[in-house]
Amino acid sequence: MRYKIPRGTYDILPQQSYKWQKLFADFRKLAAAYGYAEISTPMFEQAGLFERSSGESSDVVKKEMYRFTDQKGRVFALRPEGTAPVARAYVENRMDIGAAVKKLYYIGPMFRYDRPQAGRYRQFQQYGIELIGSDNPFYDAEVISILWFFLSGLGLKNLRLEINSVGCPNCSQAYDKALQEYFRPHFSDLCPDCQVRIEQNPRRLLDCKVPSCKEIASGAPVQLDYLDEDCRIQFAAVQKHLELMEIPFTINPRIVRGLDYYTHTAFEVVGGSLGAQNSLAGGGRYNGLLEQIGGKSTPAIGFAGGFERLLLALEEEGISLGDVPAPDAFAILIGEAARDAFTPYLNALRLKGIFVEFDPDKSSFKAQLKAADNRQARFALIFGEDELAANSVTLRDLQSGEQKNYSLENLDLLAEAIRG
RNA sequence: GUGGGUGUAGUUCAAUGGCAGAGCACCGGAUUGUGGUUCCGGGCGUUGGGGGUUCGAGUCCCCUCACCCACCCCA
Repeated sequence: MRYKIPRGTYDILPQQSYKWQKLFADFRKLAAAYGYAEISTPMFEQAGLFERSSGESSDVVKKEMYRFTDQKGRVFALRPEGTAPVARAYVENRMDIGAAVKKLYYIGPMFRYDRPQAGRYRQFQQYGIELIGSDNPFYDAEVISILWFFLSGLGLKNLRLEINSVGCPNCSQAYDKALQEYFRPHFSDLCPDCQVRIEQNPRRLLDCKVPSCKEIASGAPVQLDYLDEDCRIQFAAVQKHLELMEIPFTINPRIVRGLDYYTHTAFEVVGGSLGAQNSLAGGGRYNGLLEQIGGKSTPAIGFAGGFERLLLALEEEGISLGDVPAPDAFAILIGEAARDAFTPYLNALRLKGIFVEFDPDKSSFKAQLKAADNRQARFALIFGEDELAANSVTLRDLQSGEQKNYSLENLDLLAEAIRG
């Protein structure tokens, strides 16, 4: 019986892992510069947390959650998204005490039982930001800007930021009503899904891909026209701040985030040529969420992005994240006596932070030199009978072919030469 | 969950129902202390898995698994 990796998952092999490390590091660095600190929550939570926060009718809860029961019958779920756990941690750890605003970021795997496709996996890595404790539109723009600068900073050109406001519960109620009034006369022309949506979640009608529905929806009232005074002011302020930051955006009134907890600002960054799964990241304001899960009413905003799609987009645009690091030097040790004698120096160099490779499985000079070339080492460190007798080592530059002897008395000189 | 496509060596791909092959990569060697080029040598791989038809299946049929594309949805 050979075991196989679960569907929709993947191994990150050594040839790839440095790319992930690079992306993680870039994101952490940027987040830190904006004053955000990392938070890490469990990969599973009480299933109810997600059911309540995302909404019972959301696809995530209806069909995509990995639910399981533990030995005592408690019902848990592998986290399908990162915001609800962070909100839970905020409430549970009384993070509302002290500084008014908490700036948090996370990196970690999420899980959704969905049919895999390019850019869509059952376990996928997300990066995300959550800012809890303020509804100042300045922060909406700040959070969006972190996402924007992260992605554009990697060199991506083919990016589009789309923003919208879904308003507060007040204006979305008015809007839903307007939508229902608009669509009801067209009822018989709508697809079966939309006929249900019209009562349950009229805003989803705007998202329908069925051509006939699309055509009807094209004339539907626009949410932005139904914003109340406060929401309008808020949305205008977000735009102003984005303009001050010189971040290009377009207003897309059709952005309807999939999870129920969003209010006011909603946004999405889409990548150019990714095929159907082209959403690189999405987020928005969720002023109602914390209260919904048992905390005080607290405004918050955040986003989440997927690393897999980011990697796809980078590849698509031909952007390299660098190469697997090559050894600084490759030790070529000829004969057992030389090999034994050089072992302490091998360690000493490594402890100085120099990347020195050695292959004990190869014995002949030629094979070892070939290996050094193969690994693209900059230098070969040759140590055989002659060097053993002279208590020195031969440093060979593998590009120029130049060779020079270095005494083993003073390893610093050698180290310096290798470092260049 | 629905529809379609594809699965052969590490990889990219061949093989009218008739002996499973090639390029690249990889390993070894070309008188034993000088690599990259060149030359020589090295491949029985559960043809994704299981069943069926057939004298004979990588090839035809069924099931299954995985990936890809689209839908749904989203990261």
